[in-house]
Amino acid sequence: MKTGNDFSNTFSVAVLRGDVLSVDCPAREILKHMTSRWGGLVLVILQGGVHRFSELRHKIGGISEKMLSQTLQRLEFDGLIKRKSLPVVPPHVEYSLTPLGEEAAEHLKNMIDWIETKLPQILLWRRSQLDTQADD
Amino acid sequence: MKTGNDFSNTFSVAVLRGDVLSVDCPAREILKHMTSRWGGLVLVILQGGVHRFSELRHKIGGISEKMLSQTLQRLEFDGLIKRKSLPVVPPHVEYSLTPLGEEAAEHLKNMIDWIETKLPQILLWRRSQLDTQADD
DNA sequence: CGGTATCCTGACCGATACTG
DNA sequence: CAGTATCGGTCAGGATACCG
Repeated sequence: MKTGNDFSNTFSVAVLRGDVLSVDCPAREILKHMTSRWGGLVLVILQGGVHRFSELRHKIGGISEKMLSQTLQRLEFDGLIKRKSLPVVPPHVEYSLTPLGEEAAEHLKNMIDWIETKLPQILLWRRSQLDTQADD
Repeated sequence: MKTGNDFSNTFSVAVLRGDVLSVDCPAREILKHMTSRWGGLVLVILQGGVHRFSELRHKIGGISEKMLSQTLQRLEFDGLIKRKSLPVVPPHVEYSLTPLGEEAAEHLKNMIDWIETKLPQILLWRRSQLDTQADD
């Protein structure tokens, strides 16, 4: 397996609570996985229930198989999603959220909902700034 | 000004609500800014009140001046933070959250708090997976 | 102090081809 | 169907030097 992932540098010390502001805290890594380009989208979609690989790929506009695979592996490694491979041919693999993943997805969903709601307002603000630039 | 930013492709059409799953929706861009490597951390720190450039730089472990500057500019452009430059010498610049930014920061904070809390559990799970691998 | 400009590297990511 | 392997391009982002 060599797709760019490297789980070897997982912390071995006991940690009571993470601190994202610290350079070396593994919490940064979790945050990175959850907020990576595709990570959040995958989690939010899985809130809708179990999905197969190809279902995820089609729901997420623009994702490549490679990145979907990589994203799923990282989130599985973090314990946020569960992979269930049915021993049939052709292969049938199902992805779902773990309890931990449900919580993670909920946070992401709230944020994404907020963004989608506020988008018009933000776009308006952006334009007004560009216009003001021109006025000066 | 040429630090890698390019705000020119801002959408001009009216949008009632964003859709992060669409390839071309600008909501993806906002999400990207908020969840970029440094964006979320800046927003959460600014929840604690007004900060100067150097204060932010010192609180966030590992950030470079360039990335802090770039991050601040993008978030300002999105209307999430406000930049106030005092006309004194030596320069004094204050960054704070806009009302919109407060909301954004709240979402991020919830998520980061959750991660920091669950970190031990996740780390444990990760290790158990690696151990199981060895057993097989 | 609060930035920019410039250069540069490696990680991210997409395209394609291939496999169990 | 559900991936992996490989290649190559783009771009985020770090280091350094410089400026108002």
